[in-house]
Amino acid sequence: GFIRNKLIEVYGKCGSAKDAREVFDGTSPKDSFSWDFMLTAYTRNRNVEEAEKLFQEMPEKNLFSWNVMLAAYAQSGYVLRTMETFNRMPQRDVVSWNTVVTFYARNGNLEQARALLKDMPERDLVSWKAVIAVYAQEGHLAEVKILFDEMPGWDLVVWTTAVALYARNKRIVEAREMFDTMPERDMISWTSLITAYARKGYMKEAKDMFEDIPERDLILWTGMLVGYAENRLFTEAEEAFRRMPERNMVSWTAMIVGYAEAGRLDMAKSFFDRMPEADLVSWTAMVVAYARNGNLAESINLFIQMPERDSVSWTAMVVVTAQTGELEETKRIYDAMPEKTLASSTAMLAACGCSGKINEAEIIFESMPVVD
RNA sequence: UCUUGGGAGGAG
Repeated sequence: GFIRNKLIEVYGKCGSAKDAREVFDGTSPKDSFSWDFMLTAYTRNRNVEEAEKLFQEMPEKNLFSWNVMLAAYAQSGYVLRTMETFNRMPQRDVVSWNTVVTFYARNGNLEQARALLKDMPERDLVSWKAVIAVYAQEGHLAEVKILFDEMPGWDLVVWTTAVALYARNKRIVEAREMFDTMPERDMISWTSLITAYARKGYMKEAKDMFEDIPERDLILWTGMLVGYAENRLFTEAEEAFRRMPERNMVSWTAMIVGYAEAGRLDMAKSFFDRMPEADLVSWTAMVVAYARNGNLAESINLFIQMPERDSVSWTAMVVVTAQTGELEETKRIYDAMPEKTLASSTAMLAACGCSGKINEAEIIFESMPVVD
């Protein structure tokens, strides 16, 4: 009972849905915790298809399970299933509403998200922060300012978002001033500003703060590494990679992407080959690396070889083939997708348009889900 | 019950 559930939970967290499933299958009787742990094990490992299967088999679905499934669809960018699930839920709470308003912000526009924010029957500070975060990540300074003024109160999270937003807009003096005047700071606020500096090319500022900070965790190290790599400072990136106390998938993949974007496919491949184990993200990075460096055949080859595919890898494949003008290939992949995302449909639409296939473009357009 | 929100890796 309790112990077996704990095991499912632990395996799920450690990234092994398979092990969790083994324990789950051997658990009898299963209570609602067993089912929920198994469900989150799948969603945390980005396995939406298996999560969906499990969800359908669940003898009783509580609000928590519905919310988990809703979040899984929303994070995968599945418009239809997200809306359908939200509409079918027997009850909704503030978490369900927040999941949906975040989804709107990511896939619609600011006006829609703001309208929903005002009409939602339940809202809390998270709702505001969720919408703000999406726009801050995209760097929309003017729009976020409106929301900053409208929201009921500021806390550490909002301050941190604001600081990062200014830094991403290269307003580094203001960002630093805000950072210095904010009422409290934690590890995330430090990392947020440092990585924003680094990624905008202010490596001197980033490095100085990095040296000043009392403790450095894996995320901060990786942030610096990404900054170096994005600014093509590979000597420094490699040095950070060696010096960091530990490395995870993110560190390895950051090196792969950094080299690939600089056109150094051989270096990217060598990091991929040396990874202790590759995950979905690193596989996708490598698939895209080949395509963007002119080797579509090998890209498709890897795509077929990869142990699993999710909505991002499918979308990536549609986009890269569309960009190389391989319309037939693009269409094959697009048709094979388990569920279309807005990004994949947009790419497919553009590909048809560019090749003068107006009728086909129209069919795709009509089939595209509308977020409203 | 780390289901939604601020810091690091894949498409957009």
